[in-house]
Amino acid sequence: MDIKNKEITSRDEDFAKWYTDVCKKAELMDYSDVKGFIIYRPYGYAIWEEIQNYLNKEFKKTGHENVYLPLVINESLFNKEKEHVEGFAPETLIATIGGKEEIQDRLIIRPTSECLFTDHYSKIISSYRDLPKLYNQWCNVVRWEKTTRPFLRGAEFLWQEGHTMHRTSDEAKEETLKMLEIYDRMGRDLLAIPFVKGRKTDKEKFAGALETYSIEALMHDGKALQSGTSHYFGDGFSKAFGVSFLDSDGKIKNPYQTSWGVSTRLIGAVIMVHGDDNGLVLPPFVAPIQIVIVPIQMNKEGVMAKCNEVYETLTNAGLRVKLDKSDKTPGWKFNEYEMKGVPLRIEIGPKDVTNNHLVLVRRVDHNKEFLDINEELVNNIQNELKNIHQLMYKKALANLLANIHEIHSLDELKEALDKGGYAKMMWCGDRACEDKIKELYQATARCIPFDELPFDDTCPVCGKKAKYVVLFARAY
RNA sequence: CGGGACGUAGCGUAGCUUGGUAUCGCGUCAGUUUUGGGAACUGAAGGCCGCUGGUUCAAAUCCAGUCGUCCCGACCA
Repeated sequence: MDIKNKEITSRDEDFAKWYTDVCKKAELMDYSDVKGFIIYRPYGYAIWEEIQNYLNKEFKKTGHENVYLPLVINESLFNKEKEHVEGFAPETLIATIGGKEEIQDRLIIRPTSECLFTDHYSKIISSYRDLPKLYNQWCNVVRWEKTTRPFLRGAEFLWQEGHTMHRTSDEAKEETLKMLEIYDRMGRDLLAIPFVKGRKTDKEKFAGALETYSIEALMHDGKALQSGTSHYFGDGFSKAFGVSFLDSDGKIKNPYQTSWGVSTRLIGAVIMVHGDDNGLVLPPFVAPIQIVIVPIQMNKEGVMAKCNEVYETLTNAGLRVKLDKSDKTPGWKFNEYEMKGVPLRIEIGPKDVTNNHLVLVRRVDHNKEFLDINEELVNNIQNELKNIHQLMYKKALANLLANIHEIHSLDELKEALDKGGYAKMMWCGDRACEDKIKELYQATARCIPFDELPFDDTCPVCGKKAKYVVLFARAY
């Protein structure tokens, strides 16, 4: 059965082209008139909504509250934390005219909201009894990026940013890692993406943070994608913005702060981790449509009735189902929903009506089977979705593990990077060695992964004593 | 922001060298017949050729600028 999609460039031919083909043909997004600003079409936005649903539950379970802060920040407020400003200044969009008058204190369209949150916290925190403050907001942010790609890097993107304040540094550090853990679980349970968790090097840290942790994913083309970050700020912002509280010992102290976020970039990760030459392949639990029902010869006796019956049964069980009643041919529909990555397809035709069964086809591997239409149907389908999720996760994990190359010399480093994937190496900790790798091979330190044992004594770049295991990769 | 490629109907394209308002396929709409891997026939709609300006009697075509997309770098979630 040749099922090669005719409209999508193959991944091996041109991965970048394949990516944008999928984004557009699967109707996830469209370009707008302004560079870097995309239209999230319903099917793409629905994926984001599933991510939101998952995370909102997790955030609330862990005591976080959703809030909404303004889109704009006074430039004078923004300028209060020096490192932060220097980090973001090159990519801010600034509003300078209101109505017809020039704005004196110019308005920065938020690239992130640390300033606003911290400033707000300075007004509402005065006692240790006010702590911790665990806020999250879902919003858009704007960064004036020079090169943009759908979902991966836009001038505007959607995300959530958690901002929390804590009584002690230990508590704040714990929060930072706790949220990283939630992101990691989201990868495992929702997106079927295995992440590498780790700490960022100083060079790669967030502007103003003491520690940055990240989840890193490996794309099909061997490039890495930073998929989420969690930052520990210490009390730097607190001090700069005058946030203080009276502790139980009667002393005035500055609280310790964290922030953490994931963005619509995750949609890009899902596309590039799981997709194939026929288009998108969506993990069942983020898929806006989990099951599509394609009627065959729908005007034949009993076909539509059976389709409707199955549709009702599955929908009532809480599954996201689409019954495509359009008069397109079955073949067209097969291709269409494959391109859109719908995990399961049900075919029901006259023969199936006679036998009271249906044809079930998995997107991920085209595995085809017959299923009886009986009281076990919902269970069987739900199990199949779980199976698909496991299958996709295992596949992605195998690809990740197969592409972490332990290297011991610069030559091996180059070889590993050219092959694609992560080069795992020992590192002295000097910025100079990072810079050199960047210059020689266009690769950056993705993270210092957790729980790794040293396997060499020296840094392959400079030959000095090695301190850390670090992963280098070419990244998006 | 540096180097390169491109921009003609929703999508993919021909025409550009040698100026005379546009070709073809897919898709769209109406109707009929169809339907187990991208249906067939008949009829129809849809474009001031990315945008702005210049040259010219006349610009998709020549010139300049600008915007956008993609690729390779620098920067970043």
